[in-house]
Amino acid sequence: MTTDEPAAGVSTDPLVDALVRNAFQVMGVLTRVGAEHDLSLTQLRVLGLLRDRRPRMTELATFLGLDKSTMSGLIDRAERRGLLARGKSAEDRRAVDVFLTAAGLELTERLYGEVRAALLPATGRLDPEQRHRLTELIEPVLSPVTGAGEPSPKRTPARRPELAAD
Amino acid sequence: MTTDEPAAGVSTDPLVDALVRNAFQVMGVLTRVGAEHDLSLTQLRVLGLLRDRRPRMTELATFLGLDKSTMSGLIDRAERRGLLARGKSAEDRRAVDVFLTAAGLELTERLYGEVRAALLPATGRLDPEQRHRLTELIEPVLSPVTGAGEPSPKRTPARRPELAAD
DNA sequence: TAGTTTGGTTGGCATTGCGAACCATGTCAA
DNA sequence: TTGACATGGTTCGCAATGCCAACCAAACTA
Repeated sequence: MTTDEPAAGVSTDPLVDALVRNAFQVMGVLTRVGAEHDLSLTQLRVLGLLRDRRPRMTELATFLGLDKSTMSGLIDRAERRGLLARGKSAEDRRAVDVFLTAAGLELTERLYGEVRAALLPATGRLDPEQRHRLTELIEPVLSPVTGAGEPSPKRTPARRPELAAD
Repeated sequence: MTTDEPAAGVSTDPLVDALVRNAFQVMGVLTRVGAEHDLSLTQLRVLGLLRDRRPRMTELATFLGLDKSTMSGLIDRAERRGLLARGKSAEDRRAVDVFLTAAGLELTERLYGEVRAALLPATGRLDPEQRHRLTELIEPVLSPVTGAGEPSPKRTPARRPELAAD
């Protein structure tokens, strides 16, 4: 232990620190919950996204910030486990869209519950009033980085807070 | 497609959703910033931890929730790049402790700045007053949740504003 | 002194993720 | 219509993550 203090000249933004720490904490929970079901963080995210969507491979990849080729492998493995399936798009015969199977949906719901439960010890430290205020304060921070409002005029009726967004 | 509507019976906790979305957002930023310097999320975290510590391999592994063997490889690669180094512990000749090199420290500071800058578009949506309240509201949520194990006796008096904490 | 625990490393394996190469389908223009 | 090019996905090869099991060395215990 070199020093104990917050590194002297180090620029330190309390909010940034809190956000980063919180992010790692949440990711830790997600990772653990996922691991209990043999699911990686990314798989978890994919499932969350598919909860109410039926996107194409490329949409998925873009949304997750991954390469198309990465998606192939990811979907391959999940499909092999029967959690989701590939379908042919009617509009574009090149396109492949992905959707949860019944088993996948069921698992996803269970996972969501587990995540909530796992976060409870943390979120439970706030009273309902505080929880509400925190939620509202975070809202504006959630950037629409992906901005592109899905040119697809088909599905996606209203955007919803998903287990995995942005 | 199974259903089209916002998944009827789906339990949806606004705060959990916000936290998870925010976590992914922050991780996205960290990943990107790290990638620009050929650093993985984990590497980034290691650097952040070493900013003001000189832990042993095992401490590091425990803190990050990784296996010792994973740490070996991680440190190997970072050491090969000259960002950190291994030292022999005086107390225990088996132990190996890790610390940043000058280059590593410099890079870490730069990274921190970049992360702050990258988050600015998001955090900047709040006015100083809101930023302050948000920081304070997150604070209580930050604590050993993952562990579920040891109830840290220390109420975390002076939290360490680290780039990576647990 | 033997037996066990603890600290790290190594090797093997699956997953993640990227880039490049490669088909198949779509689009646009001449 | 026919190219020429763009787009959607897959496959292959490669590096990094991360786990587990096996192993060595130093420390602790009886």
